[in-house]
Amino acid sequence: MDEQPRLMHSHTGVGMAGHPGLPQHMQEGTGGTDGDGRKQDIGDILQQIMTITDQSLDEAQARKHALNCHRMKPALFNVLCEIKEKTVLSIRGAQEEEPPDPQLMRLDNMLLAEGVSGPEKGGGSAAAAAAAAASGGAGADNSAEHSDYRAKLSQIRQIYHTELEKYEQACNEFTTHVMNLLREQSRTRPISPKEIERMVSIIHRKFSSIQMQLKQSTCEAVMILRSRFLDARRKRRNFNKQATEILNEYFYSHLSNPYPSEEAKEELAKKCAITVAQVSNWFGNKRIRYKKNIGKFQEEANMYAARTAVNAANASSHGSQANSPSTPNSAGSPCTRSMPITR
DNA sequence: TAATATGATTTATG
DNA sequence: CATAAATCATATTA
Repeated sequence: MDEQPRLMHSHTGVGMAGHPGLPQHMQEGTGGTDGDGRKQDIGDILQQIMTITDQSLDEAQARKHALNCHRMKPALFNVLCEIKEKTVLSIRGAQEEEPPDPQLMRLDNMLLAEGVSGPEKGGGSAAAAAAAAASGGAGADNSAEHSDYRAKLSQIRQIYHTELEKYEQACNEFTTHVMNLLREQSRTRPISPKEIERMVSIIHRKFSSIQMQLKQSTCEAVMILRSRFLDARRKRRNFNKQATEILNEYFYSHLSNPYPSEEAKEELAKKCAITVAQVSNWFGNKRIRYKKNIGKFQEEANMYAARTAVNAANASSHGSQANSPSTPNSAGSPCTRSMPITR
């Protein structure tokens, strides 16, 4: 930039022989060397660096080649390997042996059980079927709720699988890369196959820890989904009329002892298309609520009493006392079935 | 929309 | 563990 003027100056200065010295000095001291020279230096350095790099690379390559071709090389290499083998073994003794991580196993099991990591469609439907069974088999109306659950589950599964695949692929890529590198290096420095193996296992461990994180988060997601599903399941659905009638029938015809045996519960459950647990719930609720307010249930009690009475009369045209249900008005105390009631 | 009914869950008890 | 009792959360009704 400002070299040009100075050069011009210098030219003029040189040309003017009558004034030597000052301009000349200025030119050399400041102008020329300062600008031109520095640039030159940088250029030189750069050049040097470049050439050095090139040279060293070439040199290294050459040396490597020379080394590989050296007649002493195999022997030397063997010695190195031997030494290394010993040291490595001593090191190796300390660590090693990885037990299968129980945490990971747990995650795997859960994912498998949840149908996330299992077979594609089979797992999902199996899980759905299990869920349906768990929900009490209260009818076909809960399939709508399940579809939501299933959709989200399959979404999770898809994400999980793609991520897993991605990790797997990255792991394989990286492993092969490292192995190639090591194989290449093993020509100039002693690297035993065991070492490579160890390296690979280290890589795998690293990647599996990442996978574990994925599994963890997937499990979390499934748990959340599941809890929400359970919450949804908690949405109460009244039993159908028939079921309540059957239950009430039993209740009021056993009012003196409204505690169905396990067998009776099973039968009731079957008849009402609900679970035994639901039958238990129902009786638990019924008992406490009946006891709490007998008056409120009076009407109902009479109704069922009448009905069962009619049934009994119809069934057995026996002349003697039909076993009419116990009276509601004496619910707390144990009243015999033979106790006749009217109304 | 408040009140009530009702199935499920939680807590307490023997 | 079965049940009682209290409580929750929703469904149904008025």
